[in-house]
Amino acid sequence: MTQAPRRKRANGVESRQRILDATVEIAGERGYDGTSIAAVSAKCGLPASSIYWHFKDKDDLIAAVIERSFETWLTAVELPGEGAGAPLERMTAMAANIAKSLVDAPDFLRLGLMLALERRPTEPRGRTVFLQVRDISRRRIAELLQGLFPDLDAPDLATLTTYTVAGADGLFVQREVAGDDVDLVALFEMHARMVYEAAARLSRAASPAAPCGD
Amino acid sequence: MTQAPRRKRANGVESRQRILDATVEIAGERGYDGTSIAAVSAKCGLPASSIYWHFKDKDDLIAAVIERSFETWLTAVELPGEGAGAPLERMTAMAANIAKSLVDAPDFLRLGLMLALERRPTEPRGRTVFLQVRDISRRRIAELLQGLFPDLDAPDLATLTTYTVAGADGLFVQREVAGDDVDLVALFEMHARMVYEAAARLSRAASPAAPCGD
Amino acid sequence: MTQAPRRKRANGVESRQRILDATVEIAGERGYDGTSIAAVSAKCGLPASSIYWHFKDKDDLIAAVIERSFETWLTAVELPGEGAGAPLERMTAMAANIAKSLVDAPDFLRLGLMLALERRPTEPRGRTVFLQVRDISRRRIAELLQGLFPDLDAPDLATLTTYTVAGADGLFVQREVAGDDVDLVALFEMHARMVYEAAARLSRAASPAAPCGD
Amino acid sequence: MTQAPRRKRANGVESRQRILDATVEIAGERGYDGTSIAAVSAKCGLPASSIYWHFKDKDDLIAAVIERSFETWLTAVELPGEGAGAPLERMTAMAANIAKSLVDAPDFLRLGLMLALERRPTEPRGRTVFLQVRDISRRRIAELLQGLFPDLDAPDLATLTTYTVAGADGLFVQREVAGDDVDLVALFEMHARMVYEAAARLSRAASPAAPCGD
DNA sequence: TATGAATGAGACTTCATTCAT
DNA sequence: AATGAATGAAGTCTCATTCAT
Repeated sequence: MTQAPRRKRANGVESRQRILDATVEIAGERGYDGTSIAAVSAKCGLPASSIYWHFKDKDDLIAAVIERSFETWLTAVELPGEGAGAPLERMTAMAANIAKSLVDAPDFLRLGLMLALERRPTEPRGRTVFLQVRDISRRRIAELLQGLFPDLDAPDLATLTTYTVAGADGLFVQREVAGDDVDLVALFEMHARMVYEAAARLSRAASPAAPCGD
Repeated sequence: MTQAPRRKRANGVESRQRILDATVEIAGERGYDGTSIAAVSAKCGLPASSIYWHFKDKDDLIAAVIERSFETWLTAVELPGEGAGAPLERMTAMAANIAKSLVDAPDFLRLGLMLALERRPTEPRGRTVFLQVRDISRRRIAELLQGLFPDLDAPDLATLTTYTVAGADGLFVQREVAGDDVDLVALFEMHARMVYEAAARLSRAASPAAPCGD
Repeated sequence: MTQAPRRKRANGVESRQRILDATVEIAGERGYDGTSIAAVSAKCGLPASSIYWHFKDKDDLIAAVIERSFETWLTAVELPGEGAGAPLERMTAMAANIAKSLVDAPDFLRLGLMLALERRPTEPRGRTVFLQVRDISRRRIAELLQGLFPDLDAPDLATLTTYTVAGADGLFVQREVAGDDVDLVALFEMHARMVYEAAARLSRAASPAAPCGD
Repeated sequence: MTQAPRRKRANGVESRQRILDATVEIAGERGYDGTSIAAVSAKCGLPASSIYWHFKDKDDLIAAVIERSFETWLTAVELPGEGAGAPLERMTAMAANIAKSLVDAPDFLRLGLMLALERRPTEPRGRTVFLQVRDISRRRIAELLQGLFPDLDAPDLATLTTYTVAGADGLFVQREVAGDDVDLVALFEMHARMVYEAAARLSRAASPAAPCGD
């Protein structure tokens, strides 16, 4: 603090961040194979060999990117208090929140989906990591649904969770393809409502009584 | 067996097919950058230089793959008579049909989605082609919905179509990730039902009357 | 004549010309290695394999180009009666004539010089041919000089001939490099005058007498 | 012998030189297209990929060769004091000097002329560089002539300079083609004399007086 | 007389990675 | 904590040429 550190003095943490920043951007745009160490090096300004000082290999780098992106994304999503309001309102609010975070930082999910779709003989660790963190999200959604609709039986809950996640993924793709024409927030809210109705219906079926209307 | 083909009898059409066959498989598993001409050459048995006789370059090859795959997929999907039955039944039947075709030949959509997600400076022609043929599908879905629910206004129709396509994409991804655990046919049918109900609801809102129940 | 030959009916002679035309142009611009059979094929519209029907191989093709170009160039140059007028006028007239032909069809000499400058282990036949036809020109110049200055002794004649040819080559290069700014005709005329004066001087030295001035 | 260098001690500067050395030799013999990176790699002992560490691409490599060769050549030519002696003697001395340097290191001019003669759609940077450095030489000749013949008017000076350079190029080509039979030094001296006489004549014409004789 | 298709060699270039400093 | 230099493998694509029709 007293000695105003000579900028550019070797700073491991900052270099690591710069590398990761460059990598999300490139990998988020071009996928695993499309991401070359040389391109990352060019974008972050550090020589390729420095990247290997921070990361074991390309696989490791991509995996680290997925990890860090997920954490960033998670904190962006979880800020708002989850507990308040009526069920439907809570669900649409959360959906809107997630939609916003995806619009702001689409690289994470874009890269993740690209990795997820690939089917190569030796699976990149980044893919594994993505599928793991994605499973965390999935579990959280399942818990939420179960909290709101305690009567749902296990298979229905699983199906509904799958459907929820699928809708999110699909709508995200839609926006990536069609661009800003697509109002992701509105679509996510609609998706939340549809899931809500389906859950209510299934719930009703499981525990009888309750007339029409919602 | 009778004809013992004098090895290497030039046959352009068949070679072209063999190249395309090899390419769908590889590109469907590894995406654009992951598809090396050498790998295609190894899989189809023709030397790399022969591939360049049939296709201008890699871009051209991938684009051709998308084109042919779409046509194949389309004929596989469209066979069943579209006209019969009650609206809901027709929709679920179609959904099931599409789901089946995707389970049988997932390469087309997998590759297409990978291409669609990429955002590289110079867009591969394959991506453009995929987005075009995808738009054809989209229009067909819109027409179907409009046929079944003539009261839907334009914005609702557009939103619903987007939602329908998104659900299909998302569920497909889900299955790609989770494997055979996911019953794609059942999920597509469920999706069809949910879209149906939403369409009915929106339709009812547009032209009043009609009580609860379906 | 009666039967207006269906254009495009297989015509060996014409095809050969088309191939040669395409080749002069390309080889004149890019040299031996820079001339690919594919490029020639593209420019003349015939498939590569057809080129091999007319010419044994690339070497043969280039050599044929040199041969034909030289003949064309020679007839263009030799038309005017060589015999008329005073010595100096005859020389400048010829020089101007040659300059004009080089401006009109520079491909021959450009390609020839490129070939001549190369020094590859296995010399292209085109180079040999060029050096041969070039020697014909050289001999003709020597004869001309000897005709005009019979007193020149053999070594002087050789040197003067070399100098004459060198000047022509060099001025041609100059024009190729600087473009139309260079008035090749004027420079060739000047070159002719300088050679003339030098020849006169050397001639005078060999056989004494003859006052100052020309 | 004492230091037995632990093979493969990274040394950028020396490697760069080795690559350039190999390239002049090959490119000077076979031109731009005839120079393959593989051949350079074989001649200099470094793998092809290492060449790309030092040079962006083939174009860059050839351009660097031209630059370095010109500098080398320039220092070889300029050593002798330019100022001494009578005009004609100074000119012939310089000419002889240049001739000697060209006999010793013909690669530079040979490659340069090959590049200069080519006319490809996208001009190699090496060609541009050659034409630039060549223009420096041209200017120097013009200055020399003007210094010796201050009465020459601008157009005459330009023409004479062009003629001087052209003669040098042409004689060089002559020697390249005919081999050691051609005494380049003698021819260059003769060229210098002829240019001198022409300059004197033109100079005399510009500022009258002075009888016949030389 | 011509050509569609094929082919191995080799072109240029980029890749991921390592190593000595 | 970092980097200049090197490297073998692999990338895309073009080469000259052949062959069956």
